[in-house]
Amino acid sequence: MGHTTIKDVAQKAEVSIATVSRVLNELDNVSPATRQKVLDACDELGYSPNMQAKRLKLGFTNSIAAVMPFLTLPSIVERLRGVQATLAESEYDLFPFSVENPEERDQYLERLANRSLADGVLIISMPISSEQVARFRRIDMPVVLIDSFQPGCSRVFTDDVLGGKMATEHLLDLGHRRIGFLSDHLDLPMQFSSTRDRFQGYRLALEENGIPFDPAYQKQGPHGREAARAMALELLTTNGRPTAIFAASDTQAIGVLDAARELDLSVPDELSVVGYDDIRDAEYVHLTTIRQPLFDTGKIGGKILIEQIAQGCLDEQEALLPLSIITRSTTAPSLRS
Amino acid sequence: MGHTTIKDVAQKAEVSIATVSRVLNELDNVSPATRQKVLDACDELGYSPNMQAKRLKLGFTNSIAAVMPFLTLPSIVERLRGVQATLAESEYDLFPFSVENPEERDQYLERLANRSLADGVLIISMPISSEQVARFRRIDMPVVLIDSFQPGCSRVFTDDVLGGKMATEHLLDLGHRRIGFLSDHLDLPMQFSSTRDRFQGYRLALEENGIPFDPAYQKQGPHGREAARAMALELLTTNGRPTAIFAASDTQAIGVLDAARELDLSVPDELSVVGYDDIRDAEYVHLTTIRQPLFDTGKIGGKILIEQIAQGCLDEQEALLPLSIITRSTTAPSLRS
DNA sequence: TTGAAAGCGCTAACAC
DNA sequence: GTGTTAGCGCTTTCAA
Repeated sequence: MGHTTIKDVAQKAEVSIATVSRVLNELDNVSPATRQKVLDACDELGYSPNMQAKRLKLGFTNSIAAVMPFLTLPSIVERLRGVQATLAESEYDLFPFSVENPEERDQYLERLANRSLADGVLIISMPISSEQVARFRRIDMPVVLIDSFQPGCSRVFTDDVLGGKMATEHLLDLGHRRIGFLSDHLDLPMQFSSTRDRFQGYRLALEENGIPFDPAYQKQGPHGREAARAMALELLTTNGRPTAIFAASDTQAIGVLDAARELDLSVPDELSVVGYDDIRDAEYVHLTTIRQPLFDTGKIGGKILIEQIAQGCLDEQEALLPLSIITRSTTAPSLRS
Repeated sequence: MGHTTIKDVAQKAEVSIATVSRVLNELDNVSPATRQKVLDACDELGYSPNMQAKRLKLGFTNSIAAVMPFLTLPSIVERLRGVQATLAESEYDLFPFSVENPEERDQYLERLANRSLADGVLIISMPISSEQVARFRRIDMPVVLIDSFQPGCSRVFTDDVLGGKMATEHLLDLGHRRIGFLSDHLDLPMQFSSTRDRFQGYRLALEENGIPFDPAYQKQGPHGREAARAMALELLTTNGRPTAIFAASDTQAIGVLDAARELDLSVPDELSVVGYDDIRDAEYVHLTTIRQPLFDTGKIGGKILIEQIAQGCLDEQEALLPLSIITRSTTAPSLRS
């Protein structure tokens, strides 16, 4: 029997398929009576148009793809929400592709370089090679990078080095001198370069204040609250333990708070903690943190992409979004005499 | 300039489009020499086939859609991984749709009831109405439910009432009599009926052991670790506080552990805690919990769906998956004298 | 205001 | 082993 087609509707409504198409696409050169007949027929038959045919004819898909790592990370989810906020106001559908390893990423990116699958693609918090970019350019497919970088691509980003500096300087200003840095792995294949950048900001701030970097105060490990807790436990049970810890993400900072509680270290009196991102839970636990406009990166990234699709012009756009420090109650002046 | 088409490739390779199609679809009635010519031409032109056209012609999409709530929940992610594991071995693409409210859900379900968008659909941990099922049936589109129920649909599920009973009985066996129950809201529109079922299992176990249900020992609230922590704090600071708490999810159980630590209540000596799901973090924090085969539900659900698509037959299948209790170190005998 | 018909890029008979 | 061609369901000129 196959699916109901525009032909069936036309037959039932006793009009031509062209007329049905007009009604469905809300063109106004159709008489009210005819329109009603068509609408009724659609209803009765439970008709819904074949999108493949429509897209084949039209030459575009009205959809955009978003490739990102680990859809479970709160920061990624928040960016995606921003994208959706933009797309909700447009006619575009969003197809998210969550990848868990570099092979998967490369595979998706290769397949997505196909005009019949999406009108444009968003890359979120993921490195992408120049060859991969080239493949998209070759078929005139717009790509915008969110929290990532590759020459020749539009992008929306924040200055992670600056963010790392801001966090560290906040602690320095409070008189802290033994400041720990805790993060996920600094050199993994799917690595967000942002973690490295934040670390660099941390080191820059120390340097500018004449404090030598002490590797004993730095820990890296798997991402996640529990892993961070374990690392913080180590960091805090050594001699000359840090009086403050800057964690490269809020999730990890919350793990640090767990560890402090476990060690009966009062925060912020005996330990100051600053996070990064300002995810929802940060407010909940009163975490001092660097706020980056996660939602807005998605929103603006989506907007730029849609513009580029509409205009068919691929000139590079860059949007640098501002950072701010949110001072809550996990940081206080150092108590050293 | 438009996209490169099969025609361009044919021209370049000096063969007919049929031959190109044969090469691309790996049919073997093509001479090696011709095949190579075609492959070269594809390469040079950077050709990739128009999927819309292919699908229009073929009449199916080779893709399946999965609709689920909040892609951030660890349990949902784990189920989805199972689905992906099945699909990875097939030719099907997976398109996840994460919905955040009932309106979004209804909207997606309505749009997805269209054979040109997917060959089948998976509904994960989400209630679906009989009208919605009817719409899919009407167009012969297979639907399989994972952790959900609606007459006339295939599904893979576990017995949540039993799970709730198992958890509670474990605590009863340890001698606990004041047992708290903590969960997300029991009657929300997007409600997983599973939470209600677990609650029912809890009540059944109490009843069968002659213990009256005391509403003071039950708390419900928003989902999430922090919210659970807050609820547990309330539960544990009243007179005659429970000696054990059964949390309807591991995430919430971990929130209970947070609260216990905060109150300096030793677990399991002064408080026993049991969770539900056995997500990864459960092992990390040594949580006693009801393990449900999250990954397998996805895997099997995907398999059933693919079968139904292949056979074109929609006879209802049901797969009831087993539960087990994983005893770790958050539960111990009650200390009451 | 409506209908006839061309054609989007592809696959699969069917011919040779 | 290879080419010709009909047609998937739709939109959109062009004519009426």
